[in-house]
Formats: sequence, C-alpha cells, structure tokens
Amino acid sequence: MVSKVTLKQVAARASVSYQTVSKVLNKQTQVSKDTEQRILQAVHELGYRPNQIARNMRAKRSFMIGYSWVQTSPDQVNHILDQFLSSMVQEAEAAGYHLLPFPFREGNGLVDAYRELIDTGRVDGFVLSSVNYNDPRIHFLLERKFPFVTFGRSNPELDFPSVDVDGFDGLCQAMQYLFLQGHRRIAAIGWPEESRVGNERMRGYFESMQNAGLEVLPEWIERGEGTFDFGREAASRLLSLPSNERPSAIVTLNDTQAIGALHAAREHGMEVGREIAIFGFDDAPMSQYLFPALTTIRQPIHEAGRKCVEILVSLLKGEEPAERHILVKPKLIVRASA
Amino acid sequence: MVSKVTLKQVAARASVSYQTVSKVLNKQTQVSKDTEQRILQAVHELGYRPNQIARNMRAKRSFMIGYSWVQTSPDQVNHILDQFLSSMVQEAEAAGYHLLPFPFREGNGLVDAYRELIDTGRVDGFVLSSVNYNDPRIHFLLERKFPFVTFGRSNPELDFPSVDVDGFDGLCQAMQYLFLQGHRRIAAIGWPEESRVGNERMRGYFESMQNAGLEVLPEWIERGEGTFDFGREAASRLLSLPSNERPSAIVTLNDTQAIGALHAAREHGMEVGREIAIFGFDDAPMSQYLFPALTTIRQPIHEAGRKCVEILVSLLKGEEPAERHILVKPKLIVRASA
DNA sequence: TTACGTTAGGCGAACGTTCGTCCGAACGTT
DNA sequence: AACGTTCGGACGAACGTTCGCCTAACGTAA
Repeated sequence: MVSKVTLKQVAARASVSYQTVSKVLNKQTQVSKDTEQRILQAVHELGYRPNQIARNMRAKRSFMIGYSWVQTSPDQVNHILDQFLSSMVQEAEAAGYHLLPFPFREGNGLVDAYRELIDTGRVDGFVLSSVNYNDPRIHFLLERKFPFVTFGRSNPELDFPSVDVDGFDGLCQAMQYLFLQGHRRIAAIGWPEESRVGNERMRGYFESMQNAGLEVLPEWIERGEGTFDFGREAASRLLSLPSNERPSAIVTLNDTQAIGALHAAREHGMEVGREIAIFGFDDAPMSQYLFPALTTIRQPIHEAGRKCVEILVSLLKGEEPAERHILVKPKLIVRASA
Repeated sequence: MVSKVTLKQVAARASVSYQTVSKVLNKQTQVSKDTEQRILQAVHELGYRPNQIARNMRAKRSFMIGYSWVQTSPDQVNHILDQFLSSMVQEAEAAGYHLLPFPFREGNGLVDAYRELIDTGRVDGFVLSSVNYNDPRIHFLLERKFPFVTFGRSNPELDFPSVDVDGFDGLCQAMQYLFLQGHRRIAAIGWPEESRVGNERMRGYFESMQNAGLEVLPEWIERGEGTFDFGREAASRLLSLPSNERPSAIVTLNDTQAIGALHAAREHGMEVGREIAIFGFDDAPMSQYLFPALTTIRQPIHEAGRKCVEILVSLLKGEEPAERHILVKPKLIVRASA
C-alpha cells in the first residue's frame, strides 16, 4: 500500500509552505502564475488528492447522508432499493456527499441508531423512507433540529421537507382508465387503516368513484396486508359475490396483492383481462412477464431518490430548498390484465 | 442542533485532563476508582460520544468499506441487492465498519472511482461484485496492494480472497433432481462464453450429463443473454426440434430466462411441469407466484454478504482470514415447473 | 536517611486540513 | 526620501482524538 501523499510533500516539492498549496488548490489567494504552476505540477506529479477525513474534521462535517431501509423478508423483496439507492448515491456524489447505509432496527432501538450516528458525527443529515403516521424518527429529528428529508409523508401537522409519490393520483389514473374501458363495478383491495400510504391511494379510489357518480358497495372494500395470500383471499371473496354484486374490475395497492388476485381468478376459472380486470401498483420487475402481463402503476423511483438528496443537500448548505414538498406523479403501465 | 460534546467538556466537568478521559474510556491506564467514577458519570451526564471523524483521522483509517454494484435496467432488477447489502451492512457494523456505496461507472472510469476513494482516504477496503475474467479492478487493487474481497471468482491464476456461490454445485443439484424425475434428454440455456459465472454453472450441466452417461446433442446448448427474450427464443427453438431430439427438460441459468422459456412452452401449447420441465436459477422474488411456480436454485446471499465482510475485516485487522476462498452451496427449491 | 519502584494522571505532540493574521518586498505617490 | 498600498506567501492555530513520555507523590526497603 503506497503511502498517502499529503500537502506537505507537495509543498516540499514546490518549495512553498504547505498552507500555500492548500490555498492554491482552493483558489483562495492571489499567487504568482509561476508558483501556481510549480504547485500544480507538483500536485500532478505526486498524484496528490486531499484527505477527506482531515478535510471533514476541519470542516466539522462528515459529508455523509444516513439512510436505512426495512429489510424485507426473502420472498417479499424490495425491488425498489436498487433504483432508489442508485439515484441517491449518484445525486449525492455530484454534491460531494456520500451515503451511509445503516442497519434498520425495529422497535425502540430504531431511534437509537439515528442518535448514535448524529452524536458520533458520522452523518450530516438523513433520508427517511417507510415513514408512517407518528413516526418516532421524525419527532426525534425535529426535536434535535437535525436535517432530514422523508420519502413519504407523515402527519400533516408536522412541518418537514418531504418527497412522495402521488398515490392518490396513481389510483385516479387507474380508475380513469377502467372507466374508459367501460367498468362501473370496481372493487378495491387495500391496506390496513394505519397505513398512511394505503389511505392516500384508497382516497383516489373513493373520490374517483364518487366523481363518476358510482356507488361503492361495502363488500367491495377489502383491507389487509400487501401480500400474495391476502390478495388471493380477498379477490376470492370478491369473485364469490352474487353475480349482480360481483365487481368487473379489482384495483389493488401493490403488485403482490394483484398477483394473488390473478391466482384467485384462475381458481375461479375466470380469464383475467376479459372476464375480470385486475390492476396492480408498483410495476414489480416480474409483473410484465406474468400471465396475463399485469397492468399497473409505476412509481418514478429514480426521480424521487434524486429529489430527496437534492433537497437534503440544499438544506445542508444552509439554503432554503426550492421546494419543500415534492409530489411526483406515477405512471400508468397498460398491459393485459386490465 | 445541539453542539457536540467533546472530550474537553467531559474533562472539565470531571476536573481532569481531557487525555485522561480518553484513557479511561479506552481502558489504557490505571486510574483511581474515584476519578474513574467521576469521569464515567460526566460522560453519562453529558451524553458524550467520541467523534468518529477525529478518531479516524488519528487512526489514519476510515473504517469504511467501499461497495459498488452495476445498476440494472429498470425491468431487470437486482433483487439480490437488498439482502446482500443488508447482510454486509450488518456484519460491518458489528466490526465497527460502515459501508460506502458509490456509483458504478462503466468503461475506463470504473477503476478511477476506486482509485479516487483510495487516494482520498475514504475507504479501507472494497467488496467487489459482478467480477468476471480479467476484471480491471482486480488487477488495479492487487497492484496497489489494497485490501479487497470479491463476491464471485475471476482468473484462477490470480490470488486474492473471494466468496462465491457454487454454481457448479447448483446445476449438479438441478440435474440430479431431473434425473430422479426420469429425465434423460435435458437441454441447457446458458450465457455467453465470456461469462465466468455462466461457464461454472454450465460445467455442472456437462459433467452431470457425462457422469450419467448421457449424450448431449449440440442443438441442446443455447447461449445468449440472461434475458426474457433470449430465454423465450432459445426455448422456442428447443421445443421445435423433431420429437426424437426434443428435450424433456430445460435448465436455464437464471429465472428471467426460465420465465421466457415458460412463455415459449405456453406458445407451443405445452403444459410446463408435465410435458416439459423448466428449471430456473436465482429464485427471484416473483418466481414462486408464476404459473406454474418455478422450480429453481436459491443462492445463500445473506451468508455470502456476511462472509465477504468477515474476510475483509480480518484482512483489515492485519490478520490472516480463517478462509481465503469460500464457496457457499446454493439450495434446491422444488416447485411446480420441474 | 537515602535510594528506588510504583501509581495516578498531566502534558506535548501528531494525524492532514483550512482559515485568519502577519510580514516583507515591490510599487507608486507626495 | 519618506510614506501608504498592494501583492505574494509564510506562519500559527485549530478541529477532536490517541499515544507516549514525564512527573509528583507515595510507599518500601536498605
């Protein structure tokens, strides 16, 4: 391992003081063309690169952004992480920052992990994802006045910068599409009432139905986990309704539920896309390869990741970010299932 | 933002020199029970946590491990990243390290990103994934004598620590299973010859066939990208062979190819699992929900991630790692497609 | 009494930066 | 010739640690 090149070594070679080298590199002071050349050449010859740790120490900043995500179970994979992380890392690097991923701990230890990173000076800010109502991390960070941005919204009365995908709009798009296809009896498979994201999306369903002057039967609303099993059970119940109450289309809140619904339809001997329409949400990687290929809503994850970091970085620079609340619109992906 | 607590503040409160506080916290020197108590109490009262940047500066180490992954296309998602990253982060944290993810750049800039992180002292070591033959990163890091571990193997003549999933064994397991099911005519959809990983897996196919005393028709070997489209095309060709040459089973090198093959079989009006067996590799998240559910090979990603970091950390401590080359065995997942 | 070992803890230095101040020389002005 | 002004660059200091050396006080044995 080659020993690291420092300012002093460059200075020695250029016959100046090491502080002068620093100034030249940071374009701080006027210096004669001649010595500037000597210094730049020495820098080049030695391959000098400033030591970031020393720099950070001096600046009393870490130039790191903390990020933690919930580790999903092996069969419920986080297919978004790749894109989200990539976009954040890229945007962060462009601003001279790096990402610090740290283990997500459930329960009380959760906030401790954040506190630890703050107190040891390892990060300058956080990006929070998987936020929900009354997220303890939000309260903690607000109280400590520590910079952060959330991906996803939380309690409306709390004020903090956030980026979110407009789930309401996503469901409106889905509903609009279904209306155009002639559907009037549309059921919804949702998430539990505690889910902020779920409620937002469901609002798109309810308002769309109302605006279209359509009645929503209570039997049409299913709420449960975003799993294959729940999707299958719920869809099975819906498809077992008497023919005059049976929906002609089902919207779900994620692709996994939708796939469960696909299976239920098959079990009921129904052809999806013709006899029953099924709508997903997420555009999971494999959804395009299902039978039939899933019609769904794609979230602009790349953009969301970029925006999160963009806002956080301007916060860290002490600027007021251009936008404090960003809502990105998801995109309708029409395939064969609806 | 509360101002950070430093050693000096603790020292002032405990009426000792700040260096003594440091020593007590690092259990370096003997100190009277009395002052030790005073110091610990002051630490507790002020909530002192050592500043990591200063610590790293002093130690001339960053306690960071660099990791970069190839950003996949939006529809070819890296479903492994979540698990791999989580396991590395967790193992790293246990050893006092953190992960530094950085953007992967194709082409010549690739090595530059690594060089930059080394020269600026940001990382102490790397974990490399997606390695192939003659990987420029490996040559570069070997030459610089910079610590690293690869996930995946490369040229056998190069000596460096690595962790890999035994793809050879994976295919042997698949073949063994197919033999037990009575299959004798087994085709393979592989990757291009340049793929080290692909060749390793294919070797499992060839050796299994040979050991079973079975002939391999040249038409049975397809090589191409690990995509849905190639899987479909290749399978379509295989299924169009005259009935005396047509395989009764097809092994593929990843689930995406296998899904393509599933579609091809459907297009040929064949029932997968009964008329034709199709084998995947990877156990992608959705594979369990396909029609029919995909029989495949699951890689122990979590274990691999842990091992990578474990080896690297012991390297960084200057120890000789217990094992320099780890080969973890994948697991057969029997479902309905074979 | 002197000599010496042990213990508790102070102190200076260093890691590699950046920042602010200071100083000498060159220059132009009255 | 004496005086400001400007420019080029040196220099000390500090960020928060850790490490090694030093010393004062005490106890013990000759």
